[in-house]
Amino acid sequence: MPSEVIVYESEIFKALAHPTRIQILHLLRDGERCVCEIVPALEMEQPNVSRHLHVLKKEGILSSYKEGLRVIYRVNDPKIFELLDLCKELLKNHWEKRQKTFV
Amino acid sequence: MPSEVIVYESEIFKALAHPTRIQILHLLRDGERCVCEIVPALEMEQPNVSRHLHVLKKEGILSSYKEGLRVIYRVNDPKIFELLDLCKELLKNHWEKRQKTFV
DNA sequence: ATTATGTATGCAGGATGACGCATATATTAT
DNA sequence: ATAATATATGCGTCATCCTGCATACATAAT
Repeated sequence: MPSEVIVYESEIFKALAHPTRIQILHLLRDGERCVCEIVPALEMEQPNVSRHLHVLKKEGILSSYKEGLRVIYRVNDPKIFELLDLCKELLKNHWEKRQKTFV
Repeated sequence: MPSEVIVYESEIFKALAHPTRIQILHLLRDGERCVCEIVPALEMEQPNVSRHLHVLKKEGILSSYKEGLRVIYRVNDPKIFELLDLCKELLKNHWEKRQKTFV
């Protein structure tokens, strides 16, 4: 029986466990964006994007507000970018080690 | 079409997206452990634990070696713990903000 | 060779996730 | 009220994940 915190952690990671959702976070890195900007940037169908946004919002990673017809999404805590960056560093280390091993 | 790095990142997150696997990482935090130590600590069936270990190993997060009958697993890069810690901080921030909002 | 021990894997079930398509909802403009 | 626009949701389908059970595999002991 894992502690509750561990379950919540796993849910955060689950929310990040899709390329499209990571792309969305990168798009929101320099500020909030409305769905109508996110959809064309991802070259993906609008309902699909809407669901991915919902997943991130449900986990408290994003929040949104309406402005006329548009819905604008933004990142709640910039620390999420540290998480993404750290993950990339991890991959870099791993990749460099592999290179050393196989070359 | 997400970049390859983003796909790899999402795969790391997917590997972390299960409470049991996070528990395993915590167990390995102060050093390597054999499966026969991990199984009772998790109170979970051995084949199931074995598969979760496999997921983490496949993503390059763990590696293993044999010692007689036993298989010993260890974390490849301690940076993975920074990732877990950062995630917990994120949760903490989020939770504190909720408290402020709802109280 | 046989037996015992530790670990991994095959298979089947149910659960969950992602996507495409159509459509509902909300807001604005006419 | 009607039409147009932006976003969200319902539904069906296919794929993937998680688990339990049985069993295979590897190593060591007798």
